Amino acid sequence: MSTRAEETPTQLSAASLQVACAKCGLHDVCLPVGLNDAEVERLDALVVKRQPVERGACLFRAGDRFEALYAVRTGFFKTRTTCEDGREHVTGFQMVGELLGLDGVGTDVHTCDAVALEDAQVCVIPFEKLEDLSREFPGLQHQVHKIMGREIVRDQGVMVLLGSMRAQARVASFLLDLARRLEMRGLSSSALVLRMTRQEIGTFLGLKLETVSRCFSKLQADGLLAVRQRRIQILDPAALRALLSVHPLQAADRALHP
Amino acid sequence: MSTRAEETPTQLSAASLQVACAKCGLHDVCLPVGLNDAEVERLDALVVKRQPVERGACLFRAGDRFEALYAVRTGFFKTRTTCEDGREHVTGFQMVGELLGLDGVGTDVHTCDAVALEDAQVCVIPFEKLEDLSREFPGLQHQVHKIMGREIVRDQGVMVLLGSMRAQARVASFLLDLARRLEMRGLSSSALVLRMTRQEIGTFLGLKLETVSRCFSKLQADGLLAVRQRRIQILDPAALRALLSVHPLQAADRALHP
DNA sequence: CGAGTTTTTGACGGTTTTCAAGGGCGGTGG
DNA sequence: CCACCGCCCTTGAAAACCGTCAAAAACTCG
Repeated sequence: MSTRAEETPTQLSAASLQVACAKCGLHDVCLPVGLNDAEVERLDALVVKRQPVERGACLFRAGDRFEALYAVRTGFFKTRTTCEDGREHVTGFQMVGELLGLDGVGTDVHTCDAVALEDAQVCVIPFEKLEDLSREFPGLQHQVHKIMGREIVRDQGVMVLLGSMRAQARVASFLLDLARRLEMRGLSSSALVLRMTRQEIGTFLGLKLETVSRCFSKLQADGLLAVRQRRIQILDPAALRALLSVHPLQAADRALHP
Repeated sequence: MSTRAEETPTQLSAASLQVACAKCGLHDVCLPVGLNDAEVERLDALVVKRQPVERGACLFRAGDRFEALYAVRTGFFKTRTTCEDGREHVTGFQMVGELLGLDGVGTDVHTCDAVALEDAQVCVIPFEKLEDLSREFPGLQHQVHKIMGREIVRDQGVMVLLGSMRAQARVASFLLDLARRLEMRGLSSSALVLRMTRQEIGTFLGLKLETVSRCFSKLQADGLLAVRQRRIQILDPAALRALLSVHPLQAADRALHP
């Protein structure tokens, strides 16, 4: 496992796969959102290559030179940073239509690994060419900025989660986020099939895998979820949402008289 | 407190303050890094306004329309998000030469408050004009991308801190980060004067203020710091750094035989 | 079908939070 | 100038939460 994607000659014809943002089903959730036809056409000229990534393989690794962004076309990824000492921390999960690689923009070097959690396919977007094109098209330029800006906001949301929520609220938040993203893609927002292990969820949420498992069990016992291994059904989304604002951590009162 | 900056008519002549990135002492740590003379000159034409912000006032607030980035010229800020229920979570501290406002790029609306922790002054950089100019100058465009990219990497570093470090390691990391940033500005990296309260450090690090205080006391008792209220002296930076890789959390072994 | 991984569950211990009280510092007003 | 007051910081003790260790069950893949 963890063989580099480029090293797996599974589909030598990868580069010849036809790409066309204009006709792609992800048109509404991917990079071209909000672009006009002329702009999408130019973007198509730029995104000439699709690349398959086997389950368990890395699309890129920390330390790799940054050259392109990748749009997930099929499959599911995690990004992780490996600390000097071998610990792994998952910084995010990316599904169909989401972008990978923004971590490399700042320093021209990737700072995390992108690992496929199932067989996947990505569209390769050479970043220099994207910069060139976005100087021509204000709409594309704005879209690039928006995508980076949304990533910043997303990261700050995770910071709040990690910094101020209890285990159960973190798990609830994680599931609701996943459900929301699936719904945006027209998929079921109540019947989830997790693509990642408890361990991976745990290092993403700043919890141990046992704690994640216990939270699932507790939420099931309370009737909010039906859990069968990686198949999770959200039975009571409203109650899950209510858990988010329960914060044994950080009391906000005491503004009234001492 | 918390009066909006624009509402404080302390210095009506604010807009008339001369701005010149070319001659600014922050030239080496601020937005113009790496730009050539012509580019800096054009940037000067864009950054026409400085704005004072009183201690305790908000430069912008969550919900405000996003229109500009702000470069801290003097003073010290925190950015915070206030959850629906009134809890506050600090997402970062910004010092001289650092940018504020990137949180608004994604949605055209600010998602956090920027509060001055001491009397401050910022350079206002209208974002639309910055976009216009960066279409002309690839160097500036690249710089804008790099700044956003670095923010993403920084946020992911905070995620790792919050998700996998113990209280003491978080505090050590916080101090070392502060020291590093001061050093980059030619200031002492060993004698720090904190501009924020223990409470604010706590909500940034995902800890209670008492825990932060206890960590300071412990680090002082161990001879790594000298703590006198907000005056903190780093006595043993190497030992502080060593604390970062101590992780009672997340055992990395077990790769060897079961 | 069997080996290995993943998940669940239990008991225990450690870290951090919670609750509470006291002290220091700076600002305001007498 | 000094006293008072509010805010910030420190410290202690008890409790809650989560991590650690361990074992067994369930699932997956070869």
